[in-house]
Formats: sequence, structure tokens, C-alpha cells
Amino acid sequence: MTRDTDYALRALCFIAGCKGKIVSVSKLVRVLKVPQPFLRKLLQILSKKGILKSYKGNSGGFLLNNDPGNIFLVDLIKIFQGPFILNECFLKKHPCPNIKRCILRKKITRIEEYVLKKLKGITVSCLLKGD
Amino acid sequence: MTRDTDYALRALCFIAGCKGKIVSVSKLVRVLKVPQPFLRKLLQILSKKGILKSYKGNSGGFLLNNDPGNIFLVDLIKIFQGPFILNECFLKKHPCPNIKRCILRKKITRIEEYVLKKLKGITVSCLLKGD
DNA sequence: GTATAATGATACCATAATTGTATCATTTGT
DNA sequence: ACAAATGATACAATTATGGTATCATTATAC
Repeated sequence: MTRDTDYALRALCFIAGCKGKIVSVSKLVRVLKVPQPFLRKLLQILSKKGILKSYKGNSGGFLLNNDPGNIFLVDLIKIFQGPFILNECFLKKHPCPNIKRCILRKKITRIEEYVLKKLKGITVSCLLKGD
Repeated sequence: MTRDTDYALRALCFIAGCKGKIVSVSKLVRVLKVPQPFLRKLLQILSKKGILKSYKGNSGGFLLNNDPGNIFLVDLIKIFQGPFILNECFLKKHPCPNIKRCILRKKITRIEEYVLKKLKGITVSCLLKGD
């Protein structure tokens, strides 16, 4: 997890906790103690991606666009870090010329699938409730 | 996996395949088609870490210092990428002030443990043999 | 016994990704 | 109209990654 994902997740959890009240970036910054312009950028991205709904103007801010149970950690990871992959080597350039490595690829892929399955079980609401 | 780990693993597999013959970097470079000075650096590190044994002088090179079954992918990852961690945020600075996140930490840690267990089953020899 | 081909050690460099900052325009509630 | 918010976007600093270059040292082959 990069800091993007981390900050975004914390922000979403906090917003979710404010049940329905519009939350501004400045409010979030005060609570989470993260750099303001950076967090702003992140929230704008989440807004574009449809995870947050934004309200402009005085006393504007952000609101969840979905149920907290429908906001998955994996989605945040995808947005800020691209598709979830443990071993990128193969994708960067050519597939590895060494057949032996393909055995590794299979093993890694199997692990990846497991992790992905587990990650898909993590939502904003389950972090709030502590399931 | 970073390219360090990737190159190193390929080199180790090749050396293991040369059963007992000393292998020079130039030989490896010809086979694996990776940049020579970079690979040299990597092998020097592996040598320092006791994974390879080095032979200086003309017709020198490297040899495995252990059985291929005792060279674990996790060790390479540790050497080139530091300890295996999916979520570094917590360790970089302070632990997260938000209690909610600690639930996440627990979940991530559990996933990490699983992955680590699986990775510990991957050795150079099992990649060669294809177990 | 010298040339050659290898590693040891180490410092440096280039590029890309990450982690931000800054600014101006636009919207909207008071 | 003003203040306080987001939208859009360009720029900048820092760090990690991937890679070079160089000089010294060692040992084998001839």
C-alpha cells in the first residue's frame, strides 16, 4: 500500500463515520494530520472515480457516493497503484525467455489470486465496524 | 519482485543448472541477456551474503555455496528488497493514530503470513525441477 | 613471469515513481 | 459581494530503482 491509498482509506473511513454530513478537506486535514493539498488531490480523484460525491461552494465538501460496505480496499489500490500484481517483471517487457521461470509465474499467480480474494473482503464498513 | 531479485534468481537458476562448473558473469550475461555491470553488482552482493562462492582470477566466476534446495526466493527478496511487507505505512513513521486502521493492520498481517509461508516453499531447486 | 580475464570495492549517474506544492478558475451558501 | 469550498492542472522535491564506470586485486593459462 502506498501513501495515496493509505490517506484515501483513512479519509473514507472518517467520512463514513460522519454519517451523511458533508466533510470538507480542511476538516479532514485537521483530524488526519496529512498534507492538505495532497489530500485534496486524492479526494478529487476519488470524486472523479465515483467513490465520493463532491459539493462545491461555501460549506461544501465530500460525501460517500456508495454504501461503505461497497467501497473495497482493492478498488483504492487499483485507482492509486494500478492493477494488483506481486510480480510485474513479466509485464514490463517481454515474457521471460527462461522456461524455468514460468514455473515461478504459476506459483506467484496462485498466491496472487489468494491475496486478491482476501483483499476483496475488506471494505470501509468492515474497517469501521471491526468485522 | 524487483528486477534485482528477478535477475538474481535467473542467474542462480542458471548456475545451479551448470552443476559444479564455475560460471563467470560474462557467461551469464550472454545467456540471460541482462546488463553486465548490473548483474556483476548483484552477484557480488549474493557472494557477500554467502549465497554464492566467488573465485577470482582468470577463468574465475561463481558457484552456489549451498544446495539449490536451500536457496529460498524469500531470502533474495529480503536481500534486494528488504523484509517482506505488503503494507509499510505503519513502519515508515508513527503507527497510525486511527484505531480503525489497526483492524486493517491485523487483516493485512494475516494475509502477509500466508504469503510468506507460500514463498518459503519456493527454492531454486524447485524452480529447476518444476515441483 | 607476464598477459589476461576474472572478481572486489566503491562511487557515480539517469530515470521513474512517489509524494507532495502552488495557482487560478469556478461554484455556492451566507 | 465575500468567504470558503472544490475543479483543473502544472510544477517541484525526494526517494527508489536500475544501471555505469573505474581502479585495485587475484589467479590461471600460456
